[in-house]
Amino acid sequence: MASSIHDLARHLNISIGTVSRALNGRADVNADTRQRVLEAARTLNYSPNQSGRSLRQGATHSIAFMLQPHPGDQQYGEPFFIPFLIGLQAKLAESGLDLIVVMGAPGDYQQERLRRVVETRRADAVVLAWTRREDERIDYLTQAGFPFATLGRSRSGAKSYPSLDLDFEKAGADAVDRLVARGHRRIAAIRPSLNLNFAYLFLDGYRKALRRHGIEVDPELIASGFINEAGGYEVTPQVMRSKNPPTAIIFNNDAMALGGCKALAEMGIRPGHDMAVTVIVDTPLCRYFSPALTAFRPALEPMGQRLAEMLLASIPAFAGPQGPRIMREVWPLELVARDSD
Amino acid sequence: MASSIHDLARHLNISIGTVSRALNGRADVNADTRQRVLEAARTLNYSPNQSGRSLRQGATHSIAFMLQPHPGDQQYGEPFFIPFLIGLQAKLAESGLDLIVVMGAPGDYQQERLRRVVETRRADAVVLAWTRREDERIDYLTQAGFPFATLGRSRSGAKSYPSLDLDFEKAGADAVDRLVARGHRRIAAIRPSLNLNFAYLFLDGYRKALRRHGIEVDPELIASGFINEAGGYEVTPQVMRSKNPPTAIIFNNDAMALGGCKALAEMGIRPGHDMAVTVIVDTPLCRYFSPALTAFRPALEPMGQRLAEMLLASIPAFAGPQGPRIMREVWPLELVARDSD
DNA sequence: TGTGTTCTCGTAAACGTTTACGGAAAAACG
DNA sequence: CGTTTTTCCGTAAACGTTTACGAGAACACA
Repeated sequence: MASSIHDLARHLNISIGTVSRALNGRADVNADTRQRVLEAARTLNYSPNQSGRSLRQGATHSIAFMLQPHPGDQQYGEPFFIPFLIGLQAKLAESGLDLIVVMGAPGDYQQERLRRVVETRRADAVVLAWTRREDERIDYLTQAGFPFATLGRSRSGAKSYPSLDLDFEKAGADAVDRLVARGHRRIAAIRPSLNLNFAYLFLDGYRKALRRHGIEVDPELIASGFINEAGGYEVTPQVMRSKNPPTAIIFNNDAMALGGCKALAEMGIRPGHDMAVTVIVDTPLCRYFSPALTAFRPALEPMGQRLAEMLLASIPAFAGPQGPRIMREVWPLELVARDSD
Repeated sequence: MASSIHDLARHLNISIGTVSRALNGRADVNADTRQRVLEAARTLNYSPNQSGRSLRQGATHSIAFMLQPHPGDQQYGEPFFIPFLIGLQAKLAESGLDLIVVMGAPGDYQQERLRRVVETRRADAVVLAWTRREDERIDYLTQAGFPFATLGRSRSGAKSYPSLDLDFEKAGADAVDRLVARGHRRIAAIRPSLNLNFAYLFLDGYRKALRRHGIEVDPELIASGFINEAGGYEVTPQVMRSKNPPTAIIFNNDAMALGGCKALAEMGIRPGHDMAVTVIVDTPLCRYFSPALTAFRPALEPMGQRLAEMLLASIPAFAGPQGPRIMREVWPLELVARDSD
């Protein structure tokens, strides 16, 4: 079963060096010999031992994706990431790279797991999921000189790594614009309390758009809570208790929106009738909830593919002859109008 | 940054053999020497190179999970798998094992990807997601003598591998029992058309329960379609066109149920009022759909943990002294009564 | 003191690759 | 035919570990 390069060499009565060169398509090997090697490789069912190549080449041919379940996600996790993973993995596979998924326990910041991956040289590069505003993982990786790319922007690190993000700022502004156009002036914003960077971007867009419409930003209409259903459920009543309650709420997360709608229902408030509800990142839950939630949708699978491309292009060992190039892209979110606003 | 075992040896002026033995907790090394080695390892920031150990030990310390997106899942994938993955990964990490996620393109049977993993010895074992009734992946792995475990049963292979499955048979029967108790006699079953094993189990349970209640199994009330929303949407009208239409439908898949409900809605039929709807595998979508769908819920994260345990116990190299033991477990699905029946 | 045992450690081989180097044979050239 | 170039291949080292083997030193025991 396990036939090595030595078996091939013995079988063909040539040296292992020649076999290796033939297999790797080097120029200095006779066309006829190469043919025989390739044939023998097929009949002997040879395929190179990854550990061997990795050791010799100093490259593992695999990329680690750090997936961090948020606390409270134990039940069903982030459906969000699956299509992203699919895109990421597909592109990596084209270059013969495997994808290692590393998760921290929900709630920890997975710094330890990250160190382990880097220090044991378990992967050639790392992909970080949602970045935080100040992200120690980014600091660590840049300081360690380890190649990585991020889904999301951050303040940390020099801007010397590829990153792909969604335009939360514009989505926040678009959401406000749409609500204002529909006659709303009291618009609340509910976002996660962790220092996830996208929450800041969203809030910036929200604030700027309000000001642009000459609407004063009311701190009582801005609340933050745990990034799950319970968080939305807990925090939504806060903005409703404002002296001058909102007629519209923008949720920065689907799970929080679902919790928020539950709280609203208990107050006898119906989204789509008594309250306009908008969600910034669309998931299938928004679509199937009743009323179906108006939301902004990302193109997750293409994003995964794109980030893989960007990562590979930034690593000299993988990039073409043009060498490393650092890219940063921000992708739009597309409005999907439904029944909740 | 990259300090090797040689660096430690040079620094301490001892041989690399001793360093390795000290690090690995072998008995034949002086307690004092071991202390000094461990200390040096800490100060020099040493951690073992995985490729090196893998090559020498013939073990990669990683497990491959074959995730197969169903066709049509491009949009949001299987939220199902995330909690399972979380459990699996957590347990594997306890043993220092990494998790490699391998996906095929949606639709292909990923036989090629599997071969590649096995032949390049990229992982020490494989975990297969939903098994098919006759599963060539299982045949291949048993024939190759490669360790693996499955989520789901199958007819293929000797029963010499650990497997964990849900009791779809009982869930199907329970669903029928419940509907009969509520006065239904015309109960339809809609399941995926691929030869996924759970679909057969479900149907068996469904049939047996009907007979137990003295209800004839009507082939017109059984339909199968693509395992996604479109499939449910397409196939549900078929059973409704029966000469004697059903008053209840059991869906074997959440996405198909959602599509089915859409079709029902277009016919003016309201789940929970004019039609009882039950779903066999619960997901968050069932909970948030309107009306909330009565469904049978799996304990995904514990299942992931358990399958990891079973897999490790079956591999001599990882198992304790008791050696390999093959386990097969079937876990119950828990009824979550909601508003759709 | 002599013999046997136990501790502790160094030596060196091995895992499966890739690749720098050099050399023999063949080809090209005058 | 002699010289230079090209083509092709073998040799051996290297990547970072682990581990079988053996040897020296210390110790125990008579």
